[in-house]
Amino acid sequence: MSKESRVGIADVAARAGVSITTVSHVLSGRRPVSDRTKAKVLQVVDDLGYRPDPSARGLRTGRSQAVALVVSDVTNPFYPLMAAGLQEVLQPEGFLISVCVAQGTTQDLDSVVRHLIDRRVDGIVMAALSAEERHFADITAAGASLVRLSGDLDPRFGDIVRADDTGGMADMVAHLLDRGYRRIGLVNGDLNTPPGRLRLAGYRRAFREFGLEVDESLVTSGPFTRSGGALGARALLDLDEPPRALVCGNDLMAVGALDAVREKGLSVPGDVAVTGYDDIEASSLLSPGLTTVHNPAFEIGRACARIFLDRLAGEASDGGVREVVLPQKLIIREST
Amino acid sequence: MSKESRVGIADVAARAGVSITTVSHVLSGRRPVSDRTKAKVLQVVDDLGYRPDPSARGLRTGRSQAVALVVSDVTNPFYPLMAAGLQEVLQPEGFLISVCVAQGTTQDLDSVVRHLIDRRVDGIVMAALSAEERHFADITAAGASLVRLSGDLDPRFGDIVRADDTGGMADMVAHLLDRGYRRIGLVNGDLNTPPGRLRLAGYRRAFREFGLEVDESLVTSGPFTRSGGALGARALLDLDEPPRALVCGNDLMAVGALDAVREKGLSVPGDVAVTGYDDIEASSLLSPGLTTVHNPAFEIGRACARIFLDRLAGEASDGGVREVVLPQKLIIREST
DNA sequence: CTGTTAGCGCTTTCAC
DNA sequence: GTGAAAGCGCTAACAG
Repeated sequence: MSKESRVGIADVAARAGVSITTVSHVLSGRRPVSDRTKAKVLQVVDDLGYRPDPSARGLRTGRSQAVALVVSDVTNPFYPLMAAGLQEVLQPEGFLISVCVAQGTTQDLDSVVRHLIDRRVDGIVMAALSAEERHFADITAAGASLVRLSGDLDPRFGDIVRADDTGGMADMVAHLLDRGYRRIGLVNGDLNTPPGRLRLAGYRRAFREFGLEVDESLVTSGPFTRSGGALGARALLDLDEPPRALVCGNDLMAVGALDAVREKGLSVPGDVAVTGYDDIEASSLLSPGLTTVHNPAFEIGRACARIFLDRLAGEASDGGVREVVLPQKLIIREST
Repeated sequence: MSKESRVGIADVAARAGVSITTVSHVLSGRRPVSDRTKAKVLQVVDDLGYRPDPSARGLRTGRSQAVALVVSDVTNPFYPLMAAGLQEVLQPEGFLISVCVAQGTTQDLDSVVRHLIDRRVDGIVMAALSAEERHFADITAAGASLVRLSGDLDPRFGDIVRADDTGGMADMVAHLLDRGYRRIGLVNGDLNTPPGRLRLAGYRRAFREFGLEVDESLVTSGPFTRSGGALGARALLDLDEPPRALVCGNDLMAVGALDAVREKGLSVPGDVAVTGYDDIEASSLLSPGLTTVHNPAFEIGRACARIFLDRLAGEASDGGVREVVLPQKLIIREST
């Protein structure tokens, strides 16, 4: 049923009439090989269906040809998409992509990170909220490449790939300003988080670019949850002169805002426009469909992958770290 | 910054004053070791923080201590949850869990499966829709354990872990019958798929258990999509004597059914009750919240994990294959 | 441009 | 109950 045993590099060498070394170098390209020999070897590799054993290679090189994506929130559909982006780029290069879940506590994350380091993964995308500096330091100290999805650039803590939250939110608010809205409330999430801060900055930026002042009484913030959104929205709708549009920190908050609007007997977008952020699946399933900003999860995954490839190629590269910022896309549906 | 080199089995052996062999056996338990020696070794292992190198072990044993979950639809939140279940059980045992995406074509799946086999993963949970018998056969032939999430039991194709779709749907319909509904329409998905068939069977079973006849004119089926649901719902609502409840094949179809009900100017659940299936995130975010059936994704993951553990322990176990069927849970919200 | 050879860190006969 | 030693399949000095 299966092949007799398994074809190894020695089989290829024998059949191609060259040494094992040569086969190895044809495959790795780490030293020049005559075109004729190279062609012959590749031919045999193909005929025999030879694929190098990752364990053996790993044992020799100390690398595993594997990268991991560490997440804390399994239910966030952002991550699977990102994993798909990683895989699209990395799998053809022979990498295995693992998605590791570190729910809740920092201890979980400790053990996940340790496990990954023990396995000598070549790269880690750290997307777990509970990640701390010591995790970053451990990872880079172990020689693995690290990519984070937010935070400040620090040479000890690897590269960063993130979406342009500020730009995305600015686009959203500009979209409303374009449509003539002026009293635009911000139902923002937690300002202690990077997204909270960056999205607020985008809100301000849009007004500035339109030469308008921000009415600070229309700016609220709270937890990034449905009830957080309802709370913020209620506060704004109860004002003497309520806003005509509610820009929310994320889609969940927008759902809460919709709840609040409905409570007041108002209609969307007739009486008040509502916008979300993230473009979770539900945002297209609600009625009215939620105008929101799409986070380019897939593209972020690909960008992370490319960073890994660069890092692994240019061994011991420059000490510098990079930040890649990807644009976000406005998705206009019926809620505005 | 990092430890000097890395602690290997030889370091442990030296410090414990025993041979490498003994350390290995203490760790694997594959041959008796005196309690005294064992304690000493374990002590040193702990002191030194020794963790065996997976590559070296893999090279020797031909196993990788890794299992993979292969999916085709990245956006389905079911899979990440399942992955979390797998990981909860397998990570403490030292396994790495990889989630592999095989979007679309069968060729993608071919290459993913080949990659996984090349890497000698110990087990694969095949959740990709495009999977065919040849993939199953390749996997088992390569010596990896296979778990599928649906289909018929076949000794060549590994074990099956699945949710009890029939029971779940029967519970759902019984819930409506309990509430006095009698004209209950079924807006089912594709009958060429296992879920389509099983859920239809559940619908019938509930009526049978209540001693009632199924009105075949109230049974429709179509694609498992929002528009499929709208189509089926419209057809039923246009009947001379329309049903008072619409039981849908999945949550997406239920969203379509809600669209259709709204079009007709009817209210939910006042005029007509609507139910979904799967409990996707959106079902709690809609208004009214969707009554649905929750698929125990996490538990399914754990069940798969346990199967792997069994298979890997009892080497060359009985030729028999197992089917594990897990109960589903009715989630009652506002739509009924 | 090509080949010989010494291990990478572990498991597992085989021997005591 | 314990050890010595032979590799697993590959890469990378080191030599031509």
